[in-house]
Amino acid sequence: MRDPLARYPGYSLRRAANAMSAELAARLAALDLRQADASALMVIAANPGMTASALARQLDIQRANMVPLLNRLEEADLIGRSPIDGKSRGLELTSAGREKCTAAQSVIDAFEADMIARIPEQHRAHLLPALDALWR
Amino acid sequence: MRDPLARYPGYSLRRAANAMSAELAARLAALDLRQADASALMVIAANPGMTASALARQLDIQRANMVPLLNRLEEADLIGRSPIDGKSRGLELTSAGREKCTAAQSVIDAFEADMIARIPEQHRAHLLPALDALWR
DNA sequence: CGCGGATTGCTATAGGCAACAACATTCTCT
DNA sequence: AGAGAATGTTGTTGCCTATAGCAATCCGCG
Repeated sequence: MRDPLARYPGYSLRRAANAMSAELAARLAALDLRQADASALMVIAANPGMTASALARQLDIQRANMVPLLNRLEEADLIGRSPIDGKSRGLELTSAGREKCTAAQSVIDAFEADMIARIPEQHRAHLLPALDALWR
Repeated sequence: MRDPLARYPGYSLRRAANAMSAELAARLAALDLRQADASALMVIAANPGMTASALARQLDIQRANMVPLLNRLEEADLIGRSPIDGKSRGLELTSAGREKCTAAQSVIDAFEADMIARIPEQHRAHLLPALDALWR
């Protein structure tokens, strides 16, 4: 079978991202978390009191799409929202949220380590800077 | 704003793939093609007569999800299907499909070139092998 | 001080993509 | 011939994202 797509870095990028995403999603499912949930928890943990809008900007998610995400996290008692002014509310982790977040950290750290281990050593150091150049 | 996600290659991989995917999708939209369509056209062009199942395996798409994709391509008169035996049908490009495919090739080649140009030169050669190690 | 524009949070709706289960038909191999 | 595999298809579900629009609130400039 001829594979005309093999030589395209863009195609490999998509395939690699899909494969890694699927694996991480599977690992996070054990914690009842989606990837977006875990990212949100970690960013909130590092920036307590931030607004939903700021979180959306940070994660490059549309404001509209934060709503179900945050509702889900609040529903699960992982985050709380307290009024900053009339319209904004600050986000913070509950204690359950902090526990869940450290658990997620462990899962993600293990995942990242496994992922990096799969890359031939001479290429490893180049991956992050190359990827960052594509979107930062 | 502290960004605890910055140090994770896996996160960068996801973000980079999303960014590149969005850009390619936008460029292909000018041809009325989705990414999956373009991939399918290129693989069929390189392997005329292949079956839908073989294409699904090649692209790592579930058999079931090939149906709407191929129907769309056939609807647009880009591919044809001719019976191989009682149950299998071989896929081939129509002449419009061949034109569309070469047009897609141009778009993708330009896209890949632009993408690679954004990567600092000392990292470029390492990207493809590193990515391939993650999914091949 | 007040007003206009920007920001915030939210609803509703849609599309792209992929996963899964199930099914009938047909092929292939022993 | 019969068992098991492959093929094409349907229907359903889930996740993620995008867009448009709305009401409430905030803020800076005149």
